[in-house]
Amino acid sequence: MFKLSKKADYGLIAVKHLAMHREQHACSAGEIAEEYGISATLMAKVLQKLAHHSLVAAKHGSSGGYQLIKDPGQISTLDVISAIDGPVLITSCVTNHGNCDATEKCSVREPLRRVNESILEVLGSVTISQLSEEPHEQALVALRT
Amino acid sequence: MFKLSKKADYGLIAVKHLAMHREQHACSAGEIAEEYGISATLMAKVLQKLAHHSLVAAKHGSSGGYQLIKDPGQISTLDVISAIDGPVLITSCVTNHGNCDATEKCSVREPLRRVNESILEVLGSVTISQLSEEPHEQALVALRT
DNA sequence: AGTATATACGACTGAATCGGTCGCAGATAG
DNA sequence: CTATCTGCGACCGATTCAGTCGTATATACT
Repeated sequence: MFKLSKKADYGLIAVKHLAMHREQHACSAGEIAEEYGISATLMAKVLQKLAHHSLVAAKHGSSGGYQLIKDPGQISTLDVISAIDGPVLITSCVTNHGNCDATEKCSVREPLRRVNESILEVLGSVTISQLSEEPHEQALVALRT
Repeated sequence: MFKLSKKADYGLIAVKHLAMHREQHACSAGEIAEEYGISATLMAKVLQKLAHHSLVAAKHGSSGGYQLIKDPGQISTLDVISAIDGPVLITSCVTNHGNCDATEKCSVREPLRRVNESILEVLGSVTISQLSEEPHEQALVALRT
């Protein structure tokens, strides 16, 4: 397949929620989870990963929760996705050491890597603050032949 | 994660191989598989899917094999990938009926759908014949703010 | 101090998916 | 009529994923 995981999905939801409630109180994982009908423990896990990658700050204790560290305009969807799911690699052979590299006939790798970079560029260009904007009818990218 | 499956990978390899040997004899699944060190039965399975989506033509019997139907410049990587792995959907909630749609608070769907379309555009713009070209140092897409 | 409420972290489980194999049927060239 | 090839579906093992649970720890409020 080619879809992002549910956890990354939840991560985007959480970050967007935090962006909307920025500068207010810190939002707890349970608070966010309840609003979107997601398990509280699972949401906590997702937020922990985001905190571990310094996207959000965790505040312990009563009336604690999570808060955005960076500006919503400075956080890209790629940041969130890669924080939760790890690096985005379209080519599956990067992890297989020596297998694909051994067969040098496989000339499909390099062009795919370029496609991968294009996708990274798309994901990296969409910020969290843009997730709240009005949907433009135009496409997000223009293809360069 | 966010990578394409090995089968889609093999599919791209196979289509590229067929593109290079176009107008020659039909290539059997075993022939292609052996060249790249892939299981013959698995490659056959991949090619069957491609044939089912009218990307390649299957020729039965002795000295049979597969041949490209369309021009390599008319086949996009998206065609191959979606033929094997199904439609490319970045949002996992499209398949979950009623779950995400019920909670209308989830305002992250629509922007993600636009990102998805951008990715589709990237994949759809890269043709099989372009897989053989020289790697350009420039990116494949220009971001439009 | 003590309690309620949060996060932090890791182990665990059940389900789904994926990569890959096998066997058999049908078509075709020689 | 036989060898070779596709077509198809069932099948299996491994991996990954979504989600849960238990426990430790930090903080606010009383």
